Amino acid sequence: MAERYEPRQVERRWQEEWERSGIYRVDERSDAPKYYALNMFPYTSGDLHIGHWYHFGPADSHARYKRMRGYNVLEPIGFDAFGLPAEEAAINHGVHPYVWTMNNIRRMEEQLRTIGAMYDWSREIATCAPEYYRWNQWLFLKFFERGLAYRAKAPANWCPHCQTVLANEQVIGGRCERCDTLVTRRDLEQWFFRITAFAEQLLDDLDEIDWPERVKTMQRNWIGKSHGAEFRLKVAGRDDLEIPVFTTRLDTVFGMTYVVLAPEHPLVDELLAADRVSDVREYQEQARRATEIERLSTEREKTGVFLGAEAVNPAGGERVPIWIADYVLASYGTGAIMAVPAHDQRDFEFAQQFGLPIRAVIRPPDRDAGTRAAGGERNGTTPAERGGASPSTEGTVGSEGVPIAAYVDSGVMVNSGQFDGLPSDVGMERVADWFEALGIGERTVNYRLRDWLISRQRYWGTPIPVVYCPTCGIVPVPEDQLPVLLPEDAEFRPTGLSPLTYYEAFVETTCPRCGGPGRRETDTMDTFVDSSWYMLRYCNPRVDDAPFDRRAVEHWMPVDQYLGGVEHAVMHLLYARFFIKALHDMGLVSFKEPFSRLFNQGIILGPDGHRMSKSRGNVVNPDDYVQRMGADTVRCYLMFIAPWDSGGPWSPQGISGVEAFLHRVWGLVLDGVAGNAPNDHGSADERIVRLMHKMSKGVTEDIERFRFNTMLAKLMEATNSLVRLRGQASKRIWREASERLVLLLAPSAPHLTEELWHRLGHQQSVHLQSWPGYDEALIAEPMITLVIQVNSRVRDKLEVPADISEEGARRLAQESPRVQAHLDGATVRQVVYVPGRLVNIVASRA
RNA sequence: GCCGAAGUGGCGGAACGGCAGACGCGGCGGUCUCAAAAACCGUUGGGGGCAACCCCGUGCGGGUUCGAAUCCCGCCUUCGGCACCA
Repeated sequence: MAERYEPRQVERRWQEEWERSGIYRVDERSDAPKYYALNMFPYTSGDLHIGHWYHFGPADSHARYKRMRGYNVLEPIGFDAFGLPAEEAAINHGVHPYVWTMNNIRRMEEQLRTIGAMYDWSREIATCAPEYYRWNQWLFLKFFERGLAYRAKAPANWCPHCQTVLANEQVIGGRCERCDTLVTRRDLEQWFFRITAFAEQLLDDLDEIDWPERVKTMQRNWIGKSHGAEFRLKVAGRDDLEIPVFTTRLDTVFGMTYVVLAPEHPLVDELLAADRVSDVREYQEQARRATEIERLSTEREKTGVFLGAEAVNPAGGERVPIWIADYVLASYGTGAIMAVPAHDQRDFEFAQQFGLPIRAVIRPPDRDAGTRAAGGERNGTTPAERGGASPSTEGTVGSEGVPIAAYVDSGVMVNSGQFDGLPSDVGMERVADWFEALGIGERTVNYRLRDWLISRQRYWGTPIPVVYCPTCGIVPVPEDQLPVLLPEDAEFRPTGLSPLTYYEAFVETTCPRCGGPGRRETDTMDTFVDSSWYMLRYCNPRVDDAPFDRRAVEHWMPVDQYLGGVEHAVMHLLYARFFIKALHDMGLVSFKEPFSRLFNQGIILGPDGHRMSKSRGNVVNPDDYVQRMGADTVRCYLMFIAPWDSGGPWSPQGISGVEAFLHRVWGLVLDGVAGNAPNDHGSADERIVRLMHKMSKGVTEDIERFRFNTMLAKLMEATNSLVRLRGQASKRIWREASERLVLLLAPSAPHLTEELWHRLGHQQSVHLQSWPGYDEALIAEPMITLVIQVNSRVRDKLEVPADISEEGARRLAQESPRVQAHLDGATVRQVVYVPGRLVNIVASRA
């Protein structure tokens, strides 16, 4: 008997040995094809929790597999090191963010090493290092030069708790993504990145990348492209004014009965009638104060006020009142709409609320006329009938004959002058032609996507490299003066202004252009800027005259396999794509997409099936398990729980099965070698060879597709079979089988297999070996189980030669006594034969 | 409200339209032990039967098919995303 496997010593020893021999150091000069395996880098929270393990363990196994397949694999690691928690620690515990962050990094490095991953530590990065963030500043300047970074005053999402503005993407259902506080709005001068300039490309290029459909859909929805038209409304009695509006339903233009501007719309002041001033001002103030959640709630009754002016409908020449209402967003389209209450649910509700006229100009398509327009072209918002051809489109009318909903589907135009009788889709085009001919409007496209607000009123981030000069205005800091360093001894007070604001030595500077006194920008950048290009930095993190080494980047990029959680589906992944497109435009990179292939792991739940949280008390500490059972056991168990992309609950008992499995492999490989070989081992050898090739095939297919759970099941199954065949095989075959098992398990249990590999007598690391192939011909079983059914119910199973003929199979089936018993006088109507699988005899009485 | 994914033993989960429940946990019985743990062997969807065997069973209701967990239609539930984007 070999001694029991002691993971604690073995794992530590091999981790040190791998470090010493540098087998994971990556060299671009290799002849092997490159493979960039990237994991979303961790935030420096200070503790590597089980969720991190769930991400990094299986991800590393996949990278290791690729390496054994002959790829030159780059699997880097680093830290997303700027962000609010560091500052909170400063405010609450008086620890400087830098100290807090660096301590956390040190601790996490230690914990990460216990995973036993093949990270190339020589490429480690931390985004809070000046050597890193100076390049955020450099990139900002490049963006600024090209008009991709700009400063503007806009109503911004403000989190009262975090005391900072947030990007649109960071507001989830009207609440702060980080702390769940209700977000309010503030008008502030802020810096933006012009991501909208790439909306079309960001949308189109999704077709080029191998990402989960789910994520692509989320991005498509986020970008929210819609086709329509913009046209200008004349204001009655004001030849100097025009109101541009955007619509996707030009076919309903004859149904416009009023116009609505967003409360913040710049034309409000111009249009405001003297006797309406107080009402309108009050409403604007109220709208400004409303939280996002209040404003966005569709449940809420519509509010608004009349401006005291009228617009002219270019379609009918009719005068319609102009209102302001907060259901119209200043930031979408033109911030103003033509309201068609008969055919838009929101306008309908508003019209009901304020007694405005409702005029139907679209009739549901006539089912008999054969002009079935496609129903539900836009995302219908009506609670009434979906589908224009349904019999009860009159469902838009309540029992008393009072309309209860707008008819929002397409149909046939009515009450629309020369356009009467046209189906919606044709009508839209005709009206667009007409407006274009009149010169009052044109076809346009609008996006839901907003520009990326990157200013943050915080300390622990990258200073925005700009100086405000009383004479020169906004002056970018010249490249050769970068980095603009964060002062080390700032004060941390939660005031809503960046701590940098109070730091005179930082703020007061000279204008780089005129040399006069200037003031530095005190806002810092959103930390998503850091993670938008870190994959480029990894390619050569020591380069000090550019953000990235172009030659190294052209070698490694794009990332072949990106792994991480689905929570970054829109934010990080969209921003990173935007960065690459911007860099591509500048000629700095040759590719257009950063991540060729994406896969999202699921989340690991507590033993109670709920999300782990301190308040629930269901948090699993990986370090405890690593201490007791070893990293390999933890890694394998995490892979075994469930399909990787679905995640699932951690089971304290469940892990023992995996632990036992690894110990079984240990005993099998070490004791089995010495097993005696009796004279007649031919049939055992044959079975083992078949078993091994079958296992290789299954394991290869599974690991390729991240099906780690079934991969391990197959390894367990094969191990169990080998245990049963122990001592029956020839020495040569047994050794081959042992080695193959070790190799196939190597990516999943890197320490155990390394130890076994060496004990089997090898000098070189198991992780430098090739992935074992398999021979399809050797997998074929000589005998198969033929299932015999009568009327689709299994009645017998026969062991037959695999190459049995159809006639042979049919005959055997019919001859089976069990089958005979079930046929018993019935007439055979049909016999279905599935080669190598089953015979189904269909029979009936009379 | 809209879009998407998923519902399978006591539990986690397997199953190219062809033996439902692989693999593992847990349970039960046994070997070893003074005993326990560990390890090992057997068994384990439900019901009926002494047995050979038989019946039922993949959220619910229909359909297609010789055959459906798998495909189609309609519900229900859960989870994710979006939610006044004109």
